[in-house]
Amino acid sequence: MRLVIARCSVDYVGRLSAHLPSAVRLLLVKADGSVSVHADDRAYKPLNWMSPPCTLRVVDDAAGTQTWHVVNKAGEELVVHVEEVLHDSTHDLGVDPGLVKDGVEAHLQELLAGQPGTLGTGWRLVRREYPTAIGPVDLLCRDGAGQVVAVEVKRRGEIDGVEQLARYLELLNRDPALAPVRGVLAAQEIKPQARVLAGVRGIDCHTVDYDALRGLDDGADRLF
Amino acid sequence: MRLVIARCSVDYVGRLSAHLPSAVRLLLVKADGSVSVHADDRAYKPLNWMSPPCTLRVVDDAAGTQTWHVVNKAGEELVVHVEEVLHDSTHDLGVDPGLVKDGVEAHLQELLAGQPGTLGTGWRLVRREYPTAIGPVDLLCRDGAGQVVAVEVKRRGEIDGVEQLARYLELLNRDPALAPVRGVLAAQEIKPQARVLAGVRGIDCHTVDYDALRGLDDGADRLF
DNA sequence: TGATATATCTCGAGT
DNA sequence: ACTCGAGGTATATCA
Repeated sequence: MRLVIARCSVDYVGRLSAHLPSAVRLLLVKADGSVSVHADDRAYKPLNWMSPPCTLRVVDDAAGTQTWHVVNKAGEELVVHVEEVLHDSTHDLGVDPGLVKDGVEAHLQELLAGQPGTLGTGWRLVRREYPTAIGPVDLLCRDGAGQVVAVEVKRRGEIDGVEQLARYLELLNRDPALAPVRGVLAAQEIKPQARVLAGVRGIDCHTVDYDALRGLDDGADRLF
Repeated sequence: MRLVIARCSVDYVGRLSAHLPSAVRLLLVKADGSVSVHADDRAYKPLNWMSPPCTLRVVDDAAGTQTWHVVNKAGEELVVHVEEVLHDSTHDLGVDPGLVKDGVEAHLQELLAGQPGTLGTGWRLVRREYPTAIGPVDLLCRDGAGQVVAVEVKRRGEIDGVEQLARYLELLNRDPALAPVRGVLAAQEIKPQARVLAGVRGIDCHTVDYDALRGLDDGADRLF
């Protein structure tokens, strides 16, 4: 990993065109070949960048300045005009062991599939990822009365999730073997707007306590 | 901007939980308060981070190591156990003049507004950003036969764009001065799923060549 | 390889 | 403060 602090101007031509006037910035060159140009704000997102795989070619200009040409296979190009170098250091980091995550939608779906009873008394799981023409329904269940229920699982329930579930229900209710099918949006947090739209569409909302669900699970530590 | 190369382990607890075992990484502390933990790969995305606004508190441990606690208002926390510092430098970058972009959706809409004939023979523009109760329609046109057409402009046509346009059409068709109104999704690229749903909703799809459109334009350089 | 859904999405504009 | 839409979204998964 190479860290360069330099006064530079930048041009990108590829999926769009972009230009950065001259200023002092961080140029971050990683071992995977990527180059990113950071200002002192915008959180972790660079002003401009080139993703790997790509190649960096450095051209020394007459005035003692440099121009970096970073290109990828698709013909996209990032050009950095380096006017003044204020810092330049290289560091050997080695291969990173990588990140372990817990609490994403896949885990929530997994836990609900194992504990359909938390959605309602007597609920049973018919299938996870039940296929339809426009995509898979997260969970297909039967409630205590034996009626089919399509469950859309989200970490955060928003308007898109309601629309998505409504489209599934439209299709599923055309199948006489399943109809009538009702819908449930299950999420850790459900936005007010999503609740309103769900009400209009006849969809029930169910908030889920991830930690409690995990506690009901077999108790094995899943992460550490 | 502060650049630290250090052997460290990291834990994040917030919207999800995540853990990074000990390894040498870049710790990037920006003037906006953000902290990001970078490995030597994964392009510009850090392994772990805390977005601003947040506060960094450094605690010196007994063994001569440090623990960084980064917290935000929502109670999310990033904890970095710094075991060994290999590099530590701070740089004053100043405020960045910012990025100039060209080729985004707004430009596509602008170009189509100037060349409605590319959507169909004899098409005329009625209005850009035609207002409705649920938001503005990108372009309202009349086709060669004088029928009103609502055009939704996207760089990439996906299922959301179709739904959005369908909602507009439902409203516009209630206005006897306009009805019957048909819909066109105009995009540089239209996903298969979006085409299917558009068919169901009676909406036409039209792919647009941005570069060709720009060539038809008056030829003035728009950016530099 | 292409299509689809997720993301600690991020970021900016508008209300 | 919140919502909504766009993004060079990027990234993982699945066909």
